[in-house]
Amino acid sequence: MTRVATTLKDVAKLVGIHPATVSRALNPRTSHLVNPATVARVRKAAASLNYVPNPMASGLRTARSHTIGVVIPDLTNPLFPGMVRGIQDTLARAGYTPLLVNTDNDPEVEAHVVASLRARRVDGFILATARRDHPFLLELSEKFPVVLINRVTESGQFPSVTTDEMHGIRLAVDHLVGLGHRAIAHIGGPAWSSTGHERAQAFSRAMKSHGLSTARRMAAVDAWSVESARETARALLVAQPAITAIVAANDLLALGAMSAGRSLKLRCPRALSVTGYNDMPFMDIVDPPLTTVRVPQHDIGAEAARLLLSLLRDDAQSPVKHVRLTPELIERGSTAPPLRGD
Amino acid sequence: MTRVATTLKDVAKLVGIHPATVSRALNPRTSHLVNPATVARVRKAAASLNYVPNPMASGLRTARSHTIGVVIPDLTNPLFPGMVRGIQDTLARAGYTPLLVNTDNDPEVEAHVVASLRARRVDGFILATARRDHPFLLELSEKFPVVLINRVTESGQFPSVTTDEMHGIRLAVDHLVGLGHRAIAHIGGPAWSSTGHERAQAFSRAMKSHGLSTARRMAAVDAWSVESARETARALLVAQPAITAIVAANDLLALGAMSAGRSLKLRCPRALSVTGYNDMPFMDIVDPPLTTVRVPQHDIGAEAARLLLSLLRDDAQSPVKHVRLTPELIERGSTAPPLRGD
DNA sequence: CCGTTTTTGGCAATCGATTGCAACCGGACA
DNA sequence: TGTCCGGTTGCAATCGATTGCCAAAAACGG
Repeated sequence: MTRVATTLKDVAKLVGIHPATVSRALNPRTSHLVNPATVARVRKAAASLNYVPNPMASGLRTARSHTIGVVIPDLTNPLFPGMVRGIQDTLARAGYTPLLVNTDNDPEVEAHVVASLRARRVDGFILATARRDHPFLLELSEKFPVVLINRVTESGQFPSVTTDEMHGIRLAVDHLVGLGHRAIAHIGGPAWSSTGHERAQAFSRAMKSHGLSTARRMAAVDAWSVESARETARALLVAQPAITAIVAANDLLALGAMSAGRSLKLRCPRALSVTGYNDMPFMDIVDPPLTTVRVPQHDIGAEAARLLLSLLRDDAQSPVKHVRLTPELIERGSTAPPLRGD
Repeated sequence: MTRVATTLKDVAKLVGIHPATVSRALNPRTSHLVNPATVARVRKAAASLNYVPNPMASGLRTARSHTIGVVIPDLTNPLFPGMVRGIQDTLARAGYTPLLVNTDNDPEVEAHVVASLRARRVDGFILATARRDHPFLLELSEKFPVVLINRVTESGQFPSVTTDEMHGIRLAVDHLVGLGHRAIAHIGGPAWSSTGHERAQAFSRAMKSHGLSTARRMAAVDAWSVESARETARALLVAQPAITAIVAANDLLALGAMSAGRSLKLRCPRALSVTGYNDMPFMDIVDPPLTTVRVPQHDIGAEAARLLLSLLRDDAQSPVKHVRLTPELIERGSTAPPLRGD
């Protein structure tokens, strides 16, 4: 425990030069200021001493922690680990480390964890917790580079990486219509969430383009949960027995809808077809395997990280960038032609 | 962008005292050295200025980053997010931040990410990647507090938090025997993993205690994956058609076993009962719902964090502590009495 | 061969908080 | 009245890396 780690000074002593020169030699951005031969000697000495720069020291001096706050609702929601991996992998390659926090979808918790990330002096934020109308996001984005993923705000004034909801929902509707369904319902996500909102809009447009009615066939849940969807779907199916198919705003809601159908003796897919959204892990082995819209989770995270890194690089306010990735339909067992043509 | 954040000096100026005194006043460990009245004034001033200490500065001085390296195989494996949440929640309350990395079960990647965590000057490690015989763990644990979760090493010389595998597997075996099964097989985990090893051992002991044979009824996979289990289980079922039940070493392997059974026209649970281990999310909605041994994921993480924090506190080498949590059996639809009594 | 430009590298200040040491204060005690 | 003491607070060094500024050295031009 005499000496914990070797420092710049140790390397300098070994090479016989000043620590400042070592610093310059080791930093790619400044190494052109020092004689290539010296750089080589420094590199060798640093390697031989196992020198690793102390990020707290450099961070103190440069006021950059090389750390990114990543705020997600809940890591145990299988939608997010893939995105987090995408973020981690991309940030790591650029020398940044993500600091991960959960909010449990509670705005108060969110305010708290964001504050603690600021206390940690993160250099930027990736947020998966945007609400359509977000309280402190504006203030945050004035002080830090911010990228939203998955969800966005109403105003669209922040850089974001999302999927093309319109396209995804259209794929699901087209698929069901192609199977012969006409009476198709939508179980929408919470109204405060952009994904819920946009998918509902996308649903009614897609239906309209097929000349189909959505009257009394659209409902929204309070929370992205199986239970919430079960109740909502049950009420809808009871009120509208003609419904033969449900487009759910995400996989959890689809599971809830299937469960509601089961409780009403509507077996899926014979009596009721259901589609999900996201294609979370294991959706291929539930009963029945879920037809769903797959979003490229890893890519969303990776794109978001790239976007944030570019914001970090050119401080210049380039125009706000929105990246939209394209989802694809995964056809499985939860959809089939309706029992009787309508 | 004139002034990024307020510092100790700002607070000191406002109160009219020396920064050192402010530091002492704000630090609970040293505030007894300062006049209570002064402490109060300092607190008020700090609050009014929104003062937040700079962790890089204090970290530089104290050589502690208040940061913990958390090394897991793969965040997208649903077993881990729960543990990570447990770790995060507990560490956060103590003012520590986890730095999360994945290894994809690759020892080389692990060496690399551990090195990068050391570069970040983490104060300790929580590792979910132990192999029975682990290369650099000893060296690491000499320099840092280390706690293992989920898996342990052969030698058992490192603090750890695990579940009682013996008990968990016994629950599964007892359950199947109680249903009337006699020809019970085991699909074991990879041999390099302590969980795989211990569960296999537990299985043969539990069977023995019932007076049942395990001869030619135990196999092990190469990797914790559905595919690997599918092949292994299929071979086993073909070679030993008398088998009526399978105890899998984890849920993924159980899913693989069920899939293998299906491909051999052995419907689960009528012709083949299967149990899993871990009770990952969604195991209640797969087809059929999986009977499995639930491990308290959040608690494992929380216990590990607590254990590490206590190691961080008393540097004194207290005896190596092993925490064992008790799993419970969750009975669902994948197990039933055998078709014909054996 | 001398004056000038360009390289190269040293010096020292700086980032913000912590902490050993010393100084100061008022009061107690002899 | 002088000494001592405990309680407070200030001073200054320190952690390790970065960087503006300047000086020495080298290269260059005429």
